[in-house]
Amino acid sequence: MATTTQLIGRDVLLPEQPRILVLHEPQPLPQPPSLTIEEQPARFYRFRYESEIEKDSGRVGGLLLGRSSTDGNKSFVRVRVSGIDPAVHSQLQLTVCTVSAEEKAPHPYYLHGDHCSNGYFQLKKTVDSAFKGSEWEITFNRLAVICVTRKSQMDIERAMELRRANVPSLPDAVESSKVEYTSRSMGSIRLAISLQFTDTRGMHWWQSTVYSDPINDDKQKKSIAVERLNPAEVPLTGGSLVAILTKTPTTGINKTDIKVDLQTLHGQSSAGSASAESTGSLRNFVRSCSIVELKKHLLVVRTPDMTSITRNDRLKCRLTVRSNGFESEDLEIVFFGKECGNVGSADTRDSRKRPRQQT
Amino acid sequence: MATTTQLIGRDVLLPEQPRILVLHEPQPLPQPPSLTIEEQPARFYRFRYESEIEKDSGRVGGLLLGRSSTDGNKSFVRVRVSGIDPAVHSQLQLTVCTVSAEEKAPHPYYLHGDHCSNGYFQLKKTVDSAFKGSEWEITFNRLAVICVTRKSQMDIERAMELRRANVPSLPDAVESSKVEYTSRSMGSIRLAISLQFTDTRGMHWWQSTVYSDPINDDKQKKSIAVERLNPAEVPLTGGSLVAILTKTPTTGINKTDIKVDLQTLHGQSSAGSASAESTGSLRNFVRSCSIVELKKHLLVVRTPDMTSITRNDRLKCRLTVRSNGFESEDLEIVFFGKECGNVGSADTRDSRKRPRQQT
DNA sequence: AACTGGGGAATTCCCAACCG
DNA sequence: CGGTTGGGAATTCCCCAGTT
Repeated sequence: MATTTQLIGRDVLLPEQPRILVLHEPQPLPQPPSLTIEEQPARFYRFRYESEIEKDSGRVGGLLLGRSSTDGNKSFVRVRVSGIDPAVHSQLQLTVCTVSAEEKAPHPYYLHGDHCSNGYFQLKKTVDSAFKGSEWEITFNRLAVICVTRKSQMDIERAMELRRANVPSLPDAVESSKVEYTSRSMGSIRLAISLQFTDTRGMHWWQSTVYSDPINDDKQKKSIAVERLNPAEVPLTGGSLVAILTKTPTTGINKTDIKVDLQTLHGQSSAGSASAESTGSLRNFVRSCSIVELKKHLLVVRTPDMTSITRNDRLKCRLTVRSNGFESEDLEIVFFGKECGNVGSADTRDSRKRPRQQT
Repeated sequence: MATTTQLIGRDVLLPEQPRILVLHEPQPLPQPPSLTIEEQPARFYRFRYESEIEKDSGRVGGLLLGRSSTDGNKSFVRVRVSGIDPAVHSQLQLTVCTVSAEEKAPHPYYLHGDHCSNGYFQLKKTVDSAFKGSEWEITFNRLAVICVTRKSQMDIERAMELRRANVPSLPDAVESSKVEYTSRSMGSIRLAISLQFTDTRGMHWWQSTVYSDPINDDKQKKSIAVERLNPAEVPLTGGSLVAILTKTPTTGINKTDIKVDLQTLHGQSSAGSASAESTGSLRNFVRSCSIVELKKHLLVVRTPDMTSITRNDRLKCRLTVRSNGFESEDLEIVFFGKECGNVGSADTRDSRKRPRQQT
């Protein structure tokens, strides 16, 4: 999974792919170290506003996690510099800044945290007698990306000014003036990572830039966060309307992209529905609900006929809402037998189809 | 209800209540006209942002209505100048600006619309031979109040600067530097209305300022707008949980301030529930629901036992949500007999505030 | 053909719970 | 205790339906 950037010094003279920039006059090229991204950043990230870190300076903000980070086990973005030769390299320096995910041009969002200043990350490493091995691994475990106000175009442009003024240009950089940022286009960035080294003759070399995979604004993660059901008990015969309240607005989600699935609970204790996560039991989906209505905070579905599923009088199920590749937490719903009444099967507004009037 | 400011010229010399400001050297005082507010502004108003009017200059924004304005019958703020005497007064001028409701000090929100410039309203009237009667009535039928960004204190202060620079000081004005505006304190203003006149000798006179009743930010109008019920049919025996979905967030409303009432429908046709508004039938409230839970867009109530109300098998009711003096539209709910199951009486899940960390 | 009036989306910011 | 995380409140702004 690691993106590698194996740099061969001689390549620099080939017109096809100049991969090393020489800042001083041409010289015999030393063998450069290679730079690889060992762990990519998480796909989604909640960028933090300046107002969220300004309060006290000890504050980093939300940490940028690594892609393999899990709930209980954090990981971070990690890069490795290999092929370090103390006979050739006297000092290494890693520089990181943000670029737009698309164009890879300078981006107004900036890095903040350990080893960051002026919006970019920079860390030196001296290769001396104390240096062991041929590798240098850097873990960005205190790194945050700070976003800027995008209400007005003016704000964005001012932030771009600052970015241009503060952050050094990395090799292969796209000219920032080539890119017009709008409030919409700003939610995806990459880390631009570049290695510099000083050879034993004191010569400085810049290695071409490596780009991380995109980091997308958290808000693009459009899952449906369910809040609760009502009613939570419906007849086995199906046809009941069930309201699923959502915590987050369902904005931007298509009704047709939503699937609501029911899954039987196999002899699960009726105790904790929350802690009974992923017990490893088979997830055999028994039915889907049809989607009746989608509103901002409400999803109305119609239950299917469950009578063929069980002969019991009660059937407890998990209800899961899936959309755009995301999956909600489970809600518990109980189906009961003994058909009776017209419970919950009539809608408020169009109570047209009222099943069986009891007169 | 009209606030009157009958000004007697001689009063000016009494130390208790100097009500006229003389701008030039003292002279025998002409009899001033009086200024009364015939119609107060609406109690609530949605202030408009600059961004909502700048697009095209023909745009006034949301009009400030009069207090007696109704849905189908608009009215506007109206003032009357009485006691105009062509033998004494040669020109009249009305000036209006905004002040804070509390301190009556200059306020950064500003007036916009007909006869407005630089944030204040000003209208002249020549009293010549063409002038009939002794009154001048002014209706502010194209007047809006523009609010300013209050995110940062800086924005507010900048707006105050502008206000001070642009808007003339009215008599009796509180010094604006006396007031510290915060984002919170800005949502209530008054109109400050002042009459100036020129007498037949060309002397200018300023009459003391009249203040309207407060105009409050729309957001302070906290009513609950109901969207729908689920389920809309519940057993007569009561105890069912009913979800009431609200269109507006219930933010700032106290659970204890909410009452949910049920009212029987007397032989109403089952036809249109929407059009059956206010048929004049007695509104005899039969029961209240207890409030179970209040969330942003959701109000959960428990139905009362209705078995004593009717011997019928079905009972159709109106459900109304009351809060802070406001009353929601009605929703229709049906109670049915033949108890069965414990439908809707079980809660799905006690949504934890935060997902528990898995270690 | 505009504008108003509203609904509600998008953006910022605040803050409480939780964690080391 | 201070920081991180998330939830969600508050604020702005966008935009369209309905009117005039």
